[in-house]
Amino acid sequence: MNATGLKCDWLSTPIGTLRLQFDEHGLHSVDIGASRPRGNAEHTTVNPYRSAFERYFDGELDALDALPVVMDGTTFQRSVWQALRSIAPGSTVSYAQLADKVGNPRASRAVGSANGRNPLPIIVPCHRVISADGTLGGFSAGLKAKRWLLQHEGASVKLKA
Amino acid sequence: MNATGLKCDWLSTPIGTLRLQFDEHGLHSVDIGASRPRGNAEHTTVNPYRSAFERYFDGELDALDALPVVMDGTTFQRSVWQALRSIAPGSTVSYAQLADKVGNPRASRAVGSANGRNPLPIIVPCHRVISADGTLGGFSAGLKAKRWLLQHEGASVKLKA
DNA sequence: ACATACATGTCCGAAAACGGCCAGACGTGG
DNA sequence: CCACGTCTGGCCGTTTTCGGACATGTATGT
Repeated sequence: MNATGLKCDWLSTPIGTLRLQFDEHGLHSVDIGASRPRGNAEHTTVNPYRSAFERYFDGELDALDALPVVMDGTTFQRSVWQALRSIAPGSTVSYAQLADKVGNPRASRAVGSANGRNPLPIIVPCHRVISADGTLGGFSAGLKAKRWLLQHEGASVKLKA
Repeated sequence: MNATGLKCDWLSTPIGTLRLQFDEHGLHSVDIGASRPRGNAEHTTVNPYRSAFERYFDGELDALDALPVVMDGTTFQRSVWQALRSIAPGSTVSYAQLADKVGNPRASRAVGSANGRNPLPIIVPCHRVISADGTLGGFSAGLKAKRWLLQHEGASVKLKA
């Protein structure tokens, strides 16, 4: 428990330490590369989120699909994040295609912004969105992690850039 | 019929299989060494092009002269291809001579490029253009075919190279 | 309201790379 | 001296590549 009224848990993964924040309604945020507080080698609470992530990193790519989540954001952001969850592991779409999908064909750049604010990376798979020319685009937790995730899911990744 | 809106026909010759593409305006392309689609041993449509080629390979060297053709290319390319059709069977010119002919005396190298893009080989006789020193130069469908055509037309071919 | 910042995409012009070449300059071996 | 080969620099149209300018929709901050 902390000042935000949310419970926390931490988890080590191939792309860094993950911090999960949640309450009784669902998962609120996933932070990649967060630092675990000293003297917290063990997880503090029992919860379905940690194990789901463990299974995902173990190769069960759809283990995160059914988790209850709480998406706090503007209307546009929620529509983007919503649309993101319908992209299957192993496939990718461009920012423009995603803009189409939410009915705002020219908002590709805005989609990028919304992606950057995604509070639930991996669960809301913003890493499956890449540039129209096949390059990676961006990722809040660093491109190295984005590349790792895509390869973990079996997507073909352009070499250069 | 296919996606391009052009009709096709195929033809076996001493230099490989030829694919002809044409529409009501005339012949658009001749591809040497193209592969015939399976189960297409017989020609599918009646047309003047196939028979003209048969006569050419049979020894009637001017059988292709009167065929209607459609030449799609840049201004320069069309002027080169046009000039090519006035070279008689059995004779050869150099790339430089052809450059002269289109009024661009130093464009011999560009003439080579234009030759390489010729969509109607044999009909537009780019094979009658050879290097200034008598060597063969190049040919999109391979030098072997170029040599064969020249000999078939009774031109003297330098041995080496 | 307005200005600004973005995990973009498209277009357009300039610059460089690329050929189915050629003539002239050298070097070599007869 | 001649008859080769090889190398070099220049030639020209086309294609490809690259970089900058611009349009674009949200969100955030004043």
